[in-house]
Amino acid sequence: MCWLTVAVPASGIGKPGRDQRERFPRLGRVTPAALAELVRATAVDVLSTRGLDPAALPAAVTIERPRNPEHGDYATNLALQTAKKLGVVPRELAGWLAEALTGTGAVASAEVAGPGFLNLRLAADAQGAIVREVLRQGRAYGHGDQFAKMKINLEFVSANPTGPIHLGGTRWAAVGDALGRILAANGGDVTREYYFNDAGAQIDRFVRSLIAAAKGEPAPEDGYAGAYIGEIAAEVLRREPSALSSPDSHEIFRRIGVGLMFDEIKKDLHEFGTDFDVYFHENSLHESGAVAAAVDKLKDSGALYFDKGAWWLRSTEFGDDKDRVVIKSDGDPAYIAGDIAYLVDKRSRGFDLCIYMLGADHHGYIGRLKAAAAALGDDPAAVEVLIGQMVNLVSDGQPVRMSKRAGNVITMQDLVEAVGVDAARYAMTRSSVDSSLDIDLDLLRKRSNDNPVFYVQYAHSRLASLLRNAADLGVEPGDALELLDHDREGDLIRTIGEFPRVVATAGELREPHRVARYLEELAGTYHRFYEACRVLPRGDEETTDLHRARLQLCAATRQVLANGLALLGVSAPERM
RNA sequence: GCGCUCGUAGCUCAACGGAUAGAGCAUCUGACUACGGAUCAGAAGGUUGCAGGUUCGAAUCCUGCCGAGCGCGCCA
Repeated sequence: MCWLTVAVPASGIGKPGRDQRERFPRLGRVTPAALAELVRATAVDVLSTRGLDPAALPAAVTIERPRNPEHGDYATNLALQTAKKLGVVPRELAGWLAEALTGTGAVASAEVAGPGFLNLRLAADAQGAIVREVLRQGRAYGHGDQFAKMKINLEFVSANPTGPIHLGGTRWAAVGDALGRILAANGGDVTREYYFNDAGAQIDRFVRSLIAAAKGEPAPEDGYAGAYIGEIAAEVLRREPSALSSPDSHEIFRRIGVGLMFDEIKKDLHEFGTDFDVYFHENSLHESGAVAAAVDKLKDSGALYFDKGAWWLRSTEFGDDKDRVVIKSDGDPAYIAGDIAYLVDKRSRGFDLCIYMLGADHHGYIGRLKAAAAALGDDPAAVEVLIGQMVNLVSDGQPVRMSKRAGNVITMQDLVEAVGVDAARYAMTRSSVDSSLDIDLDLLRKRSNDNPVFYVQYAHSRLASLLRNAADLGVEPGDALELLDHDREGDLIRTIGEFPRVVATAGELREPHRVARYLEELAGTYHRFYEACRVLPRGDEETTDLHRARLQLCAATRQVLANGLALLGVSAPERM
């Protein structure tokens, strides 16, 4: 099902009617957005003429691509949405609109259907404009400006530096990176950020685990036991042979060991195609005094109170379900203290919107972070927390329990080795983060064709091949797009026409999976077109304008597939 | 007990409140001496967990129940 919604600013409505032929000439741009504008302008005109209030119209006119081809090229439910407010019968209102729209601009026919849907059909020549638009804009096709001038901080992964990135972190690496690309494509000034929790007790556990491994002892009770611990411990000893005997033993292992772990994580992420603009170290907030400063500010404002030896944040006053300890009774800052200072830091760097992508096991943070923002006198709306559900490892249909301590964790590296970066990223980004995700490594390893990424990539490489063949034959793309009146051609044109709205919606709802699903649909639409419509002249057949027009459509399709895959950080291969 | 998320085809998952709930995989039947068969056409497969409610219209929104995952620390 395809759809799009276009909001038309009130100032842009103007006086419709008479001017429509000039504003939407027969060969004008009949992109879906333009069509929505036309419908809205026409509706305003119709209502005014009949003495009805145009204010009853929704701010956004929805134009859908009906699933059923009998329902036209496009359809709108405008009459259904508006009729009640106006006190008229939906079908009657739809009839007025149909009458006004028919023959206007590029609308070849408009008919009322069902309870009051308006089904529209466009002239083939008008739709060709979409193809030209794609080729004109090239790599920028699909980009929008809804986040223009907005500085967005996107924090994701932020896995503890006590071990390699596991499956859960891999999901955020893929989804977060794709979201970053999508927000940027919508005009956002995006900074990707990774927060290293390198302060506190867990680092101590990590370091003690390293030291135990270096001594050949078993991991501490509360430590980490993966093979990587032994490897890092060995590397520390190689760089600093006296590490174990030194009085600064713990500090040496911490400094070198944590550094090695950071490097490993960054390397894995880089190879996964996810690079961050900022790797932020929690430790720096403590060392710089930022934490102390933030706490003082909260004390001054009365947002903190002292009880039972600790300092508490009145977070319940800001919607949290309980107050939180910020400074523990032993004088050490609690974890949230770092978060508060970090938020202050982000905002001081000028970010209008701070997005946090967190796993479901951290969903309790939403209230805390928002409360922290409010307590700081900041706008909680500047803090947006996206919660993603967990990734489960499945084997033979049975869930496998992963435990970092036991060391049987499946890492990002394991997944990439099994299926490759493209398949791994795609598997992670094609489903909504609201659903938990099951990964069956054996299944992926055995039949990697299960992954629809190959379906999409195949469509792209098939197109690339076609374009190569065309070049060899000396066939040039041509502009006689009005010749593209085959059903499969129309389907393909309309599908590539939807791409900008898909990108906009994916950004608006922070849902990268919409791009992936769209690409699967586009690939399928292309394959069906290809099956039905011969593109290149065969044998010694003469090259016609139809061949050239189809080639142009193919070039546009390839562009859209490439643009979409780029938003997901998945390669668009020329050959497979 | 409270909170968040989910429950859709055999499996993995889609579906801004719209028309006959869709893909892929798996199963079955077909299609090139032609542009890449990693493709296409077709079949089969559903009480969208259950029960109410709102609406012209509900997988979607509301209420209750059932089931699953995850939270509910002066851990990080």
